[in-house]
Amino acid sequence: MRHVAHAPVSAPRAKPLKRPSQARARFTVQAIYDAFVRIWQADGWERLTTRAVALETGISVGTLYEYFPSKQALLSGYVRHGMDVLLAAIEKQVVQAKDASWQERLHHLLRLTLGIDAPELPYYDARMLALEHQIAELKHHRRVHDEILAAWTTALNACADLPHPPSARTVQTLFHSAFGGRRYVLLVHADDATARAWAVELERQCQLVLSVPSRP
Amino acid sequence: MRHVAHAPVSAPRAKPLKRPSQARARFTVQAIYDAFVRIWQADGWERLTTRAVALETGISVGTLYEYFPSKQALLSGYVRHGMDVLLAAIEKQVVQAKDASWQERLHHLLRLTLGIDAPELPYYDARMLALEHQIAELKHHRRVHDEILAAWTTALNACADLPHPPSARTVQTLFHSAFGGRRYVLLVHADDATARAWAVELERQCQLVLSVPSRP
Amino acid sequence: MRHVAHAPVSAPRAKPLKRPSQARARFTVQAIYDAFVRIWQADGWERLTTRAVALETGISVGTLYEYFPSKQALLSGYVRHGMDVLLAAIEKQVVQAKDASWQERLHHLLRLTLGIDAPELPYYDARMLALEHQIAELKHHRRVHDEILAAWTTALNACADLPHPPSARTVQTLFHSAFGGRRYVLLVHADDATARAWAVELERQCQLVLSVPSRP
Amino acid sequence: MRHVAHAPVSAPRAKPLKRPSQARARFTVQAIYDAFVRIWQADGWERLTTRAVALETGISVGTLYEYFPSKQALLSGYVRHGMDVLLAAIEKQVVQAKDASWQERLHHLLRLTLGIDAPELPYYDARMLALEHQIAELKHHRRVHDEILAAWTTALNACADLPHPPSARTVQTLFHSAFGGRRYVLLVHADDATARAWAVELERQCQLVLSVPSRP
DNA sequence: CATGAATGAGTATTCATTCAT
DNA sequence: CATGAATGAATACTCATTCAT
Repeated sequence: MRHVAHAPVSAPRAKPLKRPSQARARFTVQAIYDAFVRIWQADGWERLTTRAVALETGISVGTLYEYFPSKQALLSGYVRHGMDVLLAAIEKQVVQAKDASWQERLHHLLRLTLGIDAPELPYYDARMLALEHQIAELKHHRRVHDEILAAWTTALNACADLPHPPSARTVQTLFHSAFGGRRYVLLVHADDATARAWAVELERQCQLVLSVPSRP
Repeated sequence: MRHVAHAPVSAPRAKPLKRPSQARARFTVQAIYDAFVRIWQADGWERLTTRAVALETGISVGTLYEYFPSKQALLSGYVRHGMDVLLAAIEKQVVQAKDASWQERLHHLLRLTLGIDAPELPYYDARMLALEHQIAELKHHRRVHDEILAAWTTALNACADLPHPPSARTVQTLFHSAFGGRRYVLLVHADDATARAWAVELERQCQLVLSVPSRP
Repeated sequence: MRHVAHAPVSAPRAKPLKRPSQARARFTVQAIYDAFVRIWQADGWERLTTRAVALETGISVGTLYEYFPSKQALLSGYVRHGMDVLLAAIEKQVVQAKDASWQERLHHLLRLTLGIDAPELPYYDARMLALEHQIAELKHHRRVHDEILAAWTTALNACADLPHPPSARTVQTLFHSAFGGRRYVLLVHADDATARAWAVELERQCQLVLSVPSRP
Repeated sequence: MRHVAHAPVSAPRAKPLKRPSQARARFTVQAIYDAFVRIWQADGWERLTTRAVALETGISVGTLYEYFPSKQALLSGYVRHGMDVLLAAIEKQVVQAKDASWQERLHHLLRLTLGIDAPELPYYDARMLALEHQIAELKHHRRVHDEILAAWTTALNACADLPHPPSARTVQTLFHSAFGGRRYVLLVHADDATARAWAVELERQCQLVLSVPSRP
């Protein structure tokens, strides 16, 4: 570990992040996220400094701070962004899927949540894990968790052919196993093969759990 | 500006270290771990600097570096330590348990792995998650993972009354769900109640999976 | 513990830096070199820390690192600077000297190279010796050496009235004697008198060597 | 440049270095010097710490400090040692040389002083240069200088066949050119070839200077 | 007497953040 | 409004030196 720079402890500035109301602003935010990812993939977490992101985006630090009032905000914003992409994908590919059996819906739900073979989730890889742990605010994690759990619940409720509607706790636990397990798998294994084999087995176990009644 | 040794000015030196070399080293390392945890719990990750740990331990930075050649080594050492405690507990309470049904063994395996209601695992809490992400060396994660997985396998193999011996993949996936899920639960929920409810449901699902044959 | 920028607490800021980017940079670098020398002369090598230089310059460490990415770069930069001054002086006072006899040119060449009675070489004194030994990169030494040697060769080649044109090796050896000898003299003797007497004798010897043919 | 450790500024301890009156002590000092050189050659200047020297010698730091009250004393002692070897070699091979012409004596004087092709001077290489600059005390340099200069004077005075006895200043200047030039050559060029070619030319120039009368 | 554990001041370097231009 | 130069607190790590055993 090199010299880890000063991480400011007390809140730096309260100014709310600029609403991307105009098209240009939205465009810039997207460009920032893209630069963010590029640096991340290329140089790893350590080089992901505000200055580097601004430079890579082609704007100045000052401008970056116009959009994100702090580095934390940038991190949160990026995670939010990744989550929004995930939520949209679940809504479209699982909830909206007509004539899909519950097994098929489950399959896609897992595929998306685990980010395996899901090229429509470009930012959603192993590194997200480390990123989230840099976010200090607990509320952020809660919010993200609640939203994805809600998406899972909606998705599984959309399965009319499910023999036994799962309890909220059952869904939550399956989700934790999938989401948390994925994080752990990605931390430990860099290779895709293991991750895929794990996903297959996880799907089997989920099917099994969903095919019996939940505990009352 | 002369080097005045052995004359700490501000350090409280609450625990004078034992002299003899072998026992002393162990004692000091333990003291460092304790200080480590204390700062961690009290001030969070950001304040966990080498200087702070040394000060809290009651030794100087130089001495800390005698035991841990780098901050990374301190982190790895701490994780290792926590894992060793966990492994020992599994061996003793699960593997060595005479006349235990497989359900009972599973129960204790989960209880220990999840660190829920297991006061014998003092260092093993939610924060371990963030800590591990600070460890750069991938090998470290692999090693830890492999050892705990091996312990799980051993523990489940010790269940003579299990109707269908689980495949390696099944065990691994259950383990990932438990270990990773727990991490995620702890990240998201600070309260014990939710964690316990989740643990109960997880145990039910594990029982279910283990009571049917693994996929060939 | 918030980052309060632009609010130096203790730094005197005696010389507010000019704004416009190009001129300012040059100005600041010069200010850094001046501070560098001041500390060097006053406190010696040991106190020549990056922080001290920045403080003395009236800028912050961070700013110093904007101009010099490492301490090594600062050292090299300073040596380079001193050498540039020397090279310019040789070019102007020796090479460009119209109607000068070779003895006169040699005299000024030595005077400048030895830095004796040459107030136009403000940074060029005994301490340069110690400084150069702190520079790790060998290439740096080679480059500096080659440039000054080239200046010597040019200067001596400009002597149309030299009875026997000296061989490259002869010039090189004379240069080494002068440059290296001066360094050694300065290391050993702090007083100017000895240094001057040595310079006079060295000049006599150089004249002698140049007045006979070089070995083929 | 890495973290350069704290170099104590004020004198650490005045205790004079233990006189190697007993055979064992002398032996230990020699062992320390040997270890010193070994580390120096193998790891370079940066790893030449008191701890490393003690370890390599096979003694403890405490014991090292019994023989050398400070690191400075160790450095000075080592340089002294190298110089003593040089002085002894000059005395034996130049001053005591019967029936040697002044050219032969000069040749060996330079050979030894420059440490070129002189395997009897094991410690006397390019690195000595950097070492000497670490010695803060000016008196040390003066003493060393005066002793070697005296040896040169004695050696040249022993040349009965010298056509013109050189003045003290001439000898001193030749010595400075040789000694200082060697230092500079070794700093700039790592290869032996250049150093040898330089030595040949230097010898020619010295012969030339010695073959004419010194300035009155 | 020899040991080597302990000391802690001191160093180079980073980077989130600000605000004058 | 965008810029990017300037800030400076904070951090990991070293190593000469001491002295209790």
